[in-house]
Amino acid sequence: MARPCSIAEALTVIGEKYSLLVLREVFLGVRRFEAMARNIGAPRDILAARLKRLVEAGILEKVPYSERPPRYEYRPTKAGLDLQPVLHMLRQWGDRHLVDRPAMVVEHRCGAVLEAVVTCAHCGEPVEAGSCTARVEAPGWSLAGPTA
Amino acid sequence: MARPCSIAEALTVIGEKYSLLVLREVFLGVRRFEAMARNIGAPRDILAARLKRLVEAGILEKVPYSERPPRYEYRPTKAGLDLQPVLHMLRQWGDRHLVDRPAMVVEHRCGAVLEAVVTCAHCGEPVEAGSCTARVEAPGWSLAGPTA
DNA sequence: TCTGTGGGTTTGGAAATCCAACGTAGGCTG
DNA sequence: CAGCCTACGTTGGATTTCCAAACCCACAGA
Repeated sequence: MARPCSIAEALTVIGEKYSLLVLREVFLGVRRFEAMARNIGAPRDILAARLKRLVEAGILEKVPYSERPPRYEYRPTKAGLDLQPVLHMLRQWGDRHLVDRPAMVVEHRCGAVLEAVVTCAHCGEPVEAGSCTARVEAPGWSLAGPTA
Repeated sequence: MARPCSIAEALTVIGEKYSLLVLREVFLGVRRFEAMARNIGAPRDILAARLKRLVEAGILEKVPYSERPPRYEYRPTKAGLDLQPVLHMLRQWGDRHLVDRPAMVVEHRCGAVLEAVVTCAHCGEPVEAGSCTARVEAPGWSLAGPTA
């Protein structure tokens, strides 16, 4: 990892194939192995490996729902729930740029179809391209705007 | 792809190893092959493949900056810029849950260190865990809240 | 006893990734 | 002009990851 960066760190945990789809299923309420395997279409060994990794990383936790035979379901931890915004933005990007008609509609509790916008918690304004500056230790990378 | 879903679609385009790090570099203003290879630490052949894919997908575009020898830089298109929110949320998640001290600080133009929040464009409220409902064609998956 | 379900692990082959070395095309230094 | 450097890839071969199918175990119901 050349540039030290928490995006790179994050991707070592959730960047492997299917990891984010596991999270998608968990957020949709699907928390058991068989159902995930079906809905994701992932090979079972890979799914097992991803679940193990996500549990180790503290993103999911294994909660027993049957004693005998021992059966577990996977629930998001606080850290896991904090990944929902990432999936929201990713889904929205896919809806806008990749598919004709979204296969899934997300509705906010206000009643509207969710149009998610990233805003700055400090000033409340939308975070647009070119409105941020990154300091990498030493100064002065500006995050790309349209023609930068 | 079992469940039709634009998250899955999106991941076929930007889900491969290094793709999002390429985007990170592009947003930081690094747009040439050599510099990307250094900063990302990716094998050169893989980097070439990722750039090709991102250009084909309309996320980056190749712009010549030298005639002879022919040299190109990679710039984000509109679709590419629309991925910035995903990276913002991902970086922030990594900062919060993975690293001790962020290696990079992003400042919003309002002057504050960026604390990004996903909000609903319709009502302006933050989109919290459990505040959305997903309809998948047929009704009724509720997106996970803490104990759901 | 036989069949079915849930939750995996094992196995052998296909595909993707990694790394170092090479090629090419021009520029810079002396 | 020789010799070295930068930029941008491509190639070959070793390694890792992925995948589908089969297998395994524990139980439940008929």
